[in-house]
Order: sequence, then structure tokens, then C-alpha cells
Amino acid sequence: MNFKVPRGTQDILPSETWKWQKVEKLINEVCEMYRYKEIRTPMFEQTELFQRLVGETTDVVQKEMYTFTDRGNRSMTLRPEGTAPVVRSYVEQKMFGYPDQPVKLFYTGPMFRYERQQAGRYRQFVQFGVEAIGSNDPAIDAEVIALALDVYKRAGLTDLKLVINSLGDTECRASHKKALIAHFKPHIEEFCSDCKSRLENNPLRILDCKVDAENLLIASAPSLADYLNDDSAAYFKEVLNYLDDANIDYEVDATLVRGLDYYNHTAFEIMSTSAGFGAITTLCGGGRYNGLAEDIGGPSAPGIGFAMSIERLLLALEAEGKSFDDESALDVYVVTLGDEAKRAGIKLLGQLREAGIRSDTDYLGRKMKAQMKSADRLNAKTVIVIGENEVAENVVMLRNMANRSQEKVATQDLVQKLNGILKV
RNA sequence: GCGGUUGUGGCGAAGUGGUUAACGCAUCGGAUUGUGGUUCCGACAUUCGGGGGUUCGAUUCCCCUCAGCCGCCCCA
Repeated sequence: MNFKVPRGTQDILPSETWKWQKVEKLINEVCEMYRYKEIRTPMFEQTELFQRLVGETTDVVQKEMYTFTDRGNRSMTLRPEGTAPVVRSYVEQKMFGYPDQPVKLFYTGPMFRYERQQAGRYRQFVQFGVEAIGSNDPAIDAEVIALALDVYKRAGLTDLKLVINSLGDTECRASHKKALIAHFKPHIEEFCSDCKSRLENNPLRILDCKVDAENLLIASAPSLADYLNDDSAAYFKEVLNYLDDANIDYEVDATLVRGLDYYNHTAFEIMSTSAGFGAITTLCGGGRYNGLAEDIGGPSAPGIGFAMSIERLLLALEAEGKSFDDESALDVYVVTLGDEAKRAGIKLLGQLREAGIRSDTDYLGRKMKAQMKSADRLNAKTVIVIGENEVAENVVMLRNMANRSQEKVATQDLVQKLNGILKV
């Protein structure tokens, strides 16, 4: 019986993990610069949390959740997204009482959605996201967007597009929804089955339907923009002004509708415009979710955030033909000849590591030539050769792999000598 | 959930109804004794995702199944 990784999951191997570490480091640095602090919430939550906050009619809840019953007969779900758990924690831990407001949080970790795999889509994937809760200032919308773009830019991406829209508040969404239903209802037979069921519970998403994208009724549908009340329109304008001030390019797209129910006002996506990226180009999605905390019994705290997939960030880098510098290298490879030398070599290896020198040796009992080959392949900067002669004289042969020169060094001087060479 | 496509050694990849399944890379060993990246020589799949069927005979034909990849819906 052969075991394989579960469908839609992947092993991230050493040849790739170093890139992940780079991204994670970058994320930590950028968040520190914007004063967002890391929060770590459980990987699963009560199923109801997602049903209530993400929304019963969303694809995520209807067909993508990994839900299971635990031994206490409770329904639990592997988190499909990060905002609901963070808001749950915000309310449960009473963060609204923290002296520093708004509360600015970020997270990085695996999310789970039961989907068929394809390019850039996984059942387990890693999201980095931020949430700023407790402020209704359009400037913080712009800050959150700037942070996301900052991460991409520092990672080296250039082929990016920011798409933004306003979904308005509850009032305008309700009147717009009414108008949409009135608009589509007489002709709903022309639409796909998904859209038929969307008509009553979430007509907004008909606008986003790819199947019916060519239908003229979509183009002529009442635009959300026309239903924004004065407050919402003014808020959106302010957000755009702040983006302008920050020299951030954007494209207002009145059809941009996020897939989760909790969004209102600002909604945005960052997409890759790089050719050959595959069908899925959204790198990052986010928006404002005023009222979400209130929905689960907290105070009425406004919030905004985004989530981006690390997998897609790395895919985008690849699509743009860019990559990080791999700085991993071995300082010393210890080559030994014979049993006595091996014992001395292992002992020396311990001393080198204690001194903070990255070092390794052969554990396959191979011949010298093969050991040298390993050293070469591992990109070792230097090689230390220990044979009978060296053991007898209490010295080692220190070889510089770059210029192929070598010299005898007394064992007790080795660390100091190496430190001198390796600093260069 | 639906559609397309693929499945041969560690990786890439050819191949045919018939006794020994190309080749390339990688790996390992060797080319006189303790020294790398080049070169040369040698080794390395009782086996062609799994199961069943047709056949004297199947990796090649048929059926089922599993898995990967890609696309649709939707998203990160």
C-alpha cells in the first residue's frame, strides 16, 4: 500500500521551504513596520462560527468546509479563512478594551477548503492576513491596502493590479438588492441554475457569474455605485483620496463582489497581471466588515482586513521570473580517512558547530574522492581533511574550495582561522 | 460537483501484442596509493499506477478503479 499526501495538499520540501522562510520573515518585518502584532488562533473552530460570520449562502460554507464531529459530538470545522476566528478572539478576549486602538493584528497559517485542486488552488493553503479592528477611518483602509502591496513589492513583484469597489452599508446594500431582484426576476429563466438560486438570497453574486457574463442584463443591471448613500459614497471617496496621496494605482470595478457575506464598504483584490500565471490571478482579497463583531455578541467594532495566499505569492514570483537569493551554504565539510581520523573529525565537528560554524561530514563511510564530491555539491566554502598524519601531528588540512589552495592548521587554531576566512 | 488530460527506474523521457523495456540526468563504483566541479569505463526497472478481462502471450487491446495535472463554478 502506497500512501500519498491527501488530495489538494502538498509536501513542501527543503528545496522550497527556504523560500517560505524568506516570505515569512518579510511578512514579520513589514507588519512590524506598520505595528501589526501577530495573533495565533486554533486551526479549527465551532462550525457555527463560520456559518454565521462567513454566511450560509456562500460557496465557502455551502461546499468547501472541512467539517467533522469530535468525540464530544460537537461540530467543528477546519478554518476556511482567518477573519472569523480573529474576530471571535477579539470579542472573546475583550480586545475592544485594549488601551491601544484600533487593534492591529496579523496571522500566518494554514487554511482549509474542500476544493478540486488546480493551479494556485489547494485544499490546505497558507494565508497571511491582517485585521485592523476598532477604527472607521478611511485612512486605515488605505493603510491595510498599502501593507499588502508593500509585502508584494518587497518580495519583488511588479506585475500587480489593485481593484477596488465599495459595497456600501447595510442600508444601501438592501435597496440595491431589491433593485437587482426586480431587474433580474422577469428574465431569470435566461440564467444558469446557480444564478436562479442566487436571485433571492444573494443577487449581487449574479453580477460576478462567469457563466452568464455575456448576458446583457448584467451590463444593464443597477450598479451598486448608484445605490450608495451619501455617507458610503463619501467614505469610499476618502479611501480613494488616501490611495491617491500614497501614489497607489487602483482600478475601481463596480462589479467586484467579494465571496464572503460579511463585507461592506471597501472591498478590494490584488491580482497578478503576469502572463502565464494560470487561470487564477487573485493574489489577495480583503475588505471592510463593520458589524461583524456585533454579530457574535461583541460591541459594534468596525474592522478591515485582507488575506493573501503564500502559495500564490510564490507562484506569482515564478511567473514573473523572479526569485529570492538562496543564502544557504555550508562553511565547512569535514573529510576523514580511517577510523582514528573519523573520531577526531566528529569531535572537531562538534567544536565547529559550537563556534557557530555551519558544518557537516560524511556518514556513509565513503572514500575521499566521494567525500570531496559531496563537499563540492553542498557548496562548502572550505573542506577540512583529517588523515592519520594530521591526527598524529594534531593538525588539519584546511582547503579553500574556491581557489583550491590548502594549508596545515593546528587544531587549536582552527576555529579562529576559520572565523577569519569565513567573514570575508 | 462537472469537463479535459496524463500515469514507464530517484527525476525527465522513448517504446512495442511476443524470449534481454531505449536514452538523458542524478546516484554509486572504477581509471595505481589521501583531494572536488571536466573526461572515459562500469553498475542501477523480474517491471511499465492498481484490479479484472481478451489472448498461446500484454507495458502495449477492453472494462473498472485510484492518483496527478489543467479547466469550469468560486475563491486565496
